[in-house]
Amino acid sequence: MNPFDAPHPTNELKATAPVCDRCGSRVAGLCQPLDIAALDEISSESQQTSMPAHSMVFREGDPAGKVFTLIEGFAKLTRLLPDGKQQVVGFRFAGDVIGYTTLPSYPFDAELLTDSRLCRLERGQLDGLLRRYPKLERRMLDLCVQELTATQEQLVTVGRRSAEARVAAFLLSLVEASRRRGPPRTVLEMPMTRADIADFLGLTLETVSRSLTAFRKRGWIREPVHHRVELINLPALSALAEGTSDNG
Amino acid sequence: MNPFDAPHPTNELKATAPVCDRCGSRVAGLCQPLDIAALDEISSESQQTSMPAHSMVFREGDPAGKVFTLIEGFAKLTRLLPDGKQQVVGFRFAGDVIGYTTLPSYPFDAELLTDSRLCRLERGQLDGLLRRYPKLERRMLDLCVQELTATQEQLVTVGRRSAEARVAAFLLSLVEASRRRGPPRTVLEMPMTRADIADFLGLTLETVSRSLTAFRKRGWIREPVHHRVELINLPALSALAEGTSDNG
DNA sequence: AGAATGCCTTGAATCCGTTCGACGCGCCGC
DNA sequence: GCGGCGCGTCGAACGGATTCAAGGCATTCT
Repeated sequence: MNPFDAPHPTNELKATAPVCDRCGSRVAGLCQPLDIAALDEISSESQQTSMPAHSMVFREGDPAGKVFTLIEGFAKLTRLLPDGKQQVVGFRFAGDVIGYTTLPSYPFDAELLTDSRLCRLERGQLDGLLRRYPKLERRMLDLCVQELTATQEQLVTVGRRSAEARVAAFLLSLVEASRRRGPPRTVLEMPMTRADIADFLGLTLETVSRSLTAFRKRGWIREPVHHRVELINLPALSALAEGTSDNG
Repeated sequence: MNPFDAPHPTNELKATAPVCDRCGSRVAGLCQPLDIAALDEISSESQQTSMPAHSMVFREGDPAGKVFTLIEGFAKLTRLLPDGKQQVVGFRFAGDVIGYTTLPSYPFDAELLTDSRLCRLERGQLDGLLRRYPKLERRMLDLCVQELTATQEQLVTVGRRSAEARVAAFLLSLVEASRRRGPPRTVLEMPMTRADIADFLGLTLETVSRSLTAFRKRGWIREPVHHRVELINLPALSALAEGTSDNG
């Protein structure tokens, strides 16, 4: 039914919603509280698609008719200002829901940063599922509250912290996001460009670049390869992000 | 049962949830989709209280055991940084819900800006109501999505707009909030201090003061009395907030 | 009434982040 | 191999917002 659910020739689990078996959404996302029966139903109503980097999942103002879960990959959510500047309102990682809103149209663009796999569901179908599985609606609300709290946190970062403190906070949020998805790692995927990070933090890309260079020179981080960071001195980054200038 | 529901000696409606009859929550808030029976139940489980200006409804970190609806008055929600600076993450107006979260503790302070009246409900009671009235849970989700969208909007304002554009956007958001509560007015309540506004917009109180003075000198606004603004030239304010520097 | 306090306004100097310009590097297509 | 392009880095100059400081105006307290 779909090209992704059987990478191993000997997949013995295909009787129980095989599509969902290794989806991040079961760990941290929408589908976490569902039993096998519900997963079966969801997987039969949803469609998996795969899209290349830089493609738009949807645009601000499009009728909000579909809901997505990011199975694999990275995405950014952006709002455009009339003068052309953009604000990144959030990044999304494997397992995260993208595009759920009660509004008639999406309030932001969603663009993939990497080649990705998505689980797509019609809004009407999701609403039906929400009605049939109260746990799902509750989960939806939980995720919304989580996201709201994260956005308020971001508001604090953008509103009150210095440039370097913002970049440090961003790196720490990457750690947090990675922890949500699996065991803690010191080397993290960071597929966003300096410009993306700048648009997230309310800075220019030059300032982001300078901050990261400064961290590198202080030995706090390393960038072994493009789009990957190693956080060496987490306490220092935390202290900087918190505004606690006295080093510990 | 409570001192507020019968200001007129001749109240003939007291048989049908009299407490809720004139509450803003029925117009724009949580209780909007409820019928008389549900309102009766809610009003019997909730308690009305009245609190003076500058009192704290709850503090960041307090166990999130209660949910409030602001019946009358104004409140600000703030997060504190380790270095003492504060970020106002939002203002709340009559009819708005305050303090609903699925987290174990409140993620921000809630402080009243004016003498206010509040409707208080135990979190457990609300959860019970949510189970009995699916419409209510749906409404909760709607409100959360609305708030998330507003917070993202605020992120754009703080992240990408100039000081004067932020202040203009703030004034326009006051108009929006007042429109939610009733017929459009040109003279608006603005009970927050310059410092509050600054902490909301990621500016200093001096910059806010200078911006408002500039607007006044251009004839765009008037401040007939303390804590009240009249918006005279809405198009100019909108243009400035949008970053459209070419005046129309 | 007079003093004290909180909030707002205004000015001058400073500073942090931006702007503008240039260059290096890796990747891709030709 | 070469040129073009996207992305990242770096330096110098600029500018908008902050910081620091002073003073005004209400309201409250004594």
